[in-house]
Amino acid sequence: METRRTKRVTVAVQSLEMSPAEGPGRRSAPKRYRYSPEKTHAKTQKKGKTTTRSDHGGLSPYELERLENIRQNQAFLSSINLFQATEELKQLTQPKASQRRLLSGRVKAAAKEALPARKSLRLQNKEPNTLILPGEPEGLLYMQTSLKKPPGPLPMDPINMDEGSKLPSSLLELCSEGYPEERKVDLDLKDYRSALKNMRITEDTVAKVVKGHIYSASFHPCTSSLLVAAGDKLGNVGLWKLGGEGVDDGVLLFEPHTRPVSCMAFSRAHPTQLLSCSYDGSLRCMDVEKAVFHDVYDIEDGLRTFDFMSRDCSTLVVGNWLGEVAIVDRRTPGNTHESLHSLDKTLRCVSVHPLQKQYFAVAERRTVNIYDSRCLKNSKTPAVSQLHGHSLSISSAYFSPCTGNRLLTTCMDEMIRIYDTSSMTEKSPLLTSIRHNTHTARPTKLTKLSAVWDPKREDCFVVSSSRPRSVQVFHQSGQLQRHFVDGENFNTVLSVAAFHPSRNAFVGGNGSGRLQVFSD
DNA sequence: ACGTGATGACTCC
DNA sequence: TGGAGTCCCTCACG
Repeated sequence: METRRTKRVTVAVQSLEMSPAEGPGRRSAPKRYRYSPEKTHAKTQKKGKTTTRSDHGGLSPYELERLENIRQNQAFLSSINLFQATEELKQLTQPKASQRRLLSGRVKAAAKEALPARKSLRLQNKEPNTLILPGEPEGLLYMQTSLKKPPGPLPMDPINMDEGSKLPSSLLELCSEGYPEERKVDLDLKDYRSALKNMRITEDTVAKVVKGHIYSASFHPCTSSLLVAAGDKLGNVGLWKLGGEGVDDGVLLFEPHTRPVSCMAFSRAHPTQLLSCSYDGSLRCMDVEKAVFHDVYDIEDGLRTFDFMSRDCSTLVVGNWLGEVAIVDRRTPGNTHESLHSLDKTLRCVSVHPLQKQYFAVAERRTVNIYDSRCLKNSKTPAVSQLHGHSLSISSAYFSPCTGNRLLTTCMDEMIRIYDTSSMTEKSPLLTSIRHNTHTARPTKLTKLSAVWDPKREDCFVVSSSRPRSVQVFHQSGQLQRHFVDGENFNTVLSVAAFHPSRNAFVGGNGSGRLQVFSD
């Protein structure tokens, strides 16, 4: 918790150094450099680099002005006691330099283990605490208090409609349509290919659904219309009924989180519910029936991924930034039970076995570990099975949707792999490797690309690529089934992709809040 | 002015 | 060191 506080403060200090009027300045592109007296300070203060020339020993008018600017900046910063405040904070929160080196390896692990089990303040029925810097400007205070939505249920008020607007009644009707009782037998692969071939993207199947970059997207199981949800970088969740009318062509925009919505999924048992987790540390459940976002789980650190652990979707496994998984039981409303288990901090993705729900796979660093949730320990839980062969970090790992006999991974070593997890032996064998450019443009701006199964089948998956811009559907053998290429209505990188659970449709989300649906 | 969309930059080990 | 891992932050273009 201490480190987190430090981090927040550091961020605040950084932004203050750059503001108020100058802006951060350009970091490169000297050929476009123009001398502009108002905009010089930050530019020349960039760490370790300077544009100053000292060939002649004396100072040029430009350099003199720069020094004057630095002096003025420092005077401003001193006037608000910032230096003093940061020094005090450093002493409070950081170990001395001589101690810092010790906090590594075993010592660090021991220090971590010695910490009491973390539990959110909400679950402890305590008020959230906020750290306030002495003499802190209001803007910074706002930054800190706005980091999280208040605990408890949030009303489902669309922020793109007039205040007090009710949800359209058609939404509840549509959301009540659940998954089909019986799953159809898999189509013959040839028929599947021709179904894919009929899938098109048109002007009507593209819409801006959220404002920020899309981090997660999911199809609602209904079939009478297509309904898609998307979560963005700003913590907003958008619902889009294709062909919808009214404000924004059937888009409803909500604000259940304040930071990127890292993962979302409709409940299979209660299709009126959409669960979403966020880097802001909260996991909420949108309930269309009650028109609220329930507060399911909430910790200080960011939540990265989750999956349902029970058929009724009441138990979840949730992975956070610290590499912990929490088993969250929401059967008793308002009294969520959680248990935390430390795994590797590089934890990226969790996936529950579709049939044997006690098993879940975790992408950790360069290995996928499959654990038994009944045998979890606080740390160093032994894996039931391991998947080896990745040479860089793994960005996603998913059990095949029907039997769980296969596991699909996407790795930064530019390979997609399929493992055989049918026997769940100590080491699950690798079946197929497919070379694929899994790198996106700057991952700060776009999320990493991941291969995801088509939930209608046991053996096919979709993955998008940024260069060339395309979306591909593969069979687990590595055989390409469909290649959607850059063309009319589709010319962006779809960093997030998801198939419809029963219809021939899939959706891609791009870096500017736009959803693109391919359907027949 | 504003929406759009993308192959850095930084730190850590 | 330099490659791997990580995302707090942007900005040129039409």
